[in-house]
Amino acid sequence: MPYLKRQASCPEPIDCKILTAALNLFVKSGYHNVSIHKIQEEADVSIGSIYRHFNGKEGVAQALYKHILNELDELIDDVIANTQAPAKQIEEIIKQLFEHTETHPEIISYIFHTKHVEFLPNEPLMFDAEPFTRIKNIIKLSIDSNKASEMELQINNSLIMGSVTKLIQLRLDGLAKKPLVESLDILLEKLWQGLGVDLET
Amino acid sequence: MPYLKRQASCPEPIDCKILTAALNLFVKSGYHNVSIHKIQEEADVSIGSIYRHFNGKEGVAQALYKHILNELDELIDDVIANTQAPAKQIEEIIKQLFEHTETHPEIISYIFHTKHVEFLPNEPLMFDAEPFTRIKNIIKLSIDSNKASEMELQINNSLIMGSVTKLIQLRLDGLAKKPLVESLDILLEKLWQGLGVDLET
DNA sequence: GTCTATACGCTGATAGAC
DNA sequence: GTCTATCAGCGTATAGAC
Repeated sequence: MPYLKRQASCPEPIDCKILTAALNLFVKSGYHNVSIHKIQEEADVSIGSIYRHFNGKEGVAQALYKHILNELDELIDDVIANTQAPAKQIEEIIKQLFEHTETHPEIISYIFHTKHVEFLPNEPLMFDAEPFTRIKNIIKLSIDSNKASEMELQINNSLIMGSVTKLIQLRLDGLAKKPLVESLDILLEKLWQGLGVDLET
Repeated sequence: MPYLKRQASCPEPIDCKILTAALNLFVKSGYHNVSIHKIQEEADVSIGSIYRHFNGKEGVAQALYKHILNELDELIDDVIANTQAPAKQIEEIIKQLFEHTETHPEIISYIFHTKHVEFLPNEPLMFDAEPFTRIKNIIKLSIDSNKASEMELQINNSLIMGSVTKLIQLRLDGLAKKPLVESLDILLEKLWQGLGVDLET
């Protein structure tokens, strides 16, 4: 996740200024507590520009949302390209999410700590978005459960993503004192044990 | 959780009308997308009354919050009174939360699916609120880990409450097709296995 | 393309009658 | 205690100058 400044999806520098400012404000105060005027001030551009580029506040939030989901998607691409076993891929994804929680908390917060439905009612539910369905699939593969029911898959998914999400939120809220990476090994051990996955095979 | 209509904490019928209306609207549209006028309409009372009883919209949300946390607290009281082993207590709490997700989805949604910080900035973070710290303690007891580190406790807690929360959210969002109670046994089996708890002892 | 000033609607809040 | 009518402020969105 090369962050928002990356050239590819942020060709216009002014786009980045707006997105970055909005991201920080949204994460700090929540979407509804941030006015366009605030964004304008923080980004040091005019309101007119915000409308020209994103067609208003909701447009900014939407662009931000898609942008970040995209970066998450690319993170998964990278992991898949560099790791064979599905279980190892899951481990790597979790590790990178934990690392990003330290280095880019705003991005992680915007994804894992925000209720998008309340201001982006037309977007699909987040866990129906592509990166998360992909993760769900990898989990399915990693637990080699040919005959696992739909329900069991959902439980497995909830165990993994639920605990990961919860830890991330605790960390973002300051309730987890140490960087999550330090919890990684213990977490994985308990997860695989619960899911009956033997990593040595 | 005798729901909002209970006499004890809802002596005034008009209080209940307001709280119930507000709860439904908040859950459906999100706090910021609900105006006082909407609440007034839905509750079929005057704006003046809302101010008289709760001192405005935020007051309603706050009362609702405390009220529901209270009911959750009493649910825990009941479980503790009727169940000995901590691990069994946890199981019972989860079971009841799953059941309430079917019978009173709005209440569960308001607790598990809402970001209160964005409109109740003065309330403590939810997982610092009493019922959740109590649950955390029961989890600690159930896993008989005298020498478990703070970090390990946090991981255990995240595994249990994280997966439970995630399942509840999937259910509330309509992504889990079946009532969660049907998932209970499998979930518990995987949880205890992951946490190294032997229920037969 | 970028900016500023302005208009309009909505929301929270109050005052005052009953 | 309950209600209705009204106000003030803010937030979004636009129009038009540069």
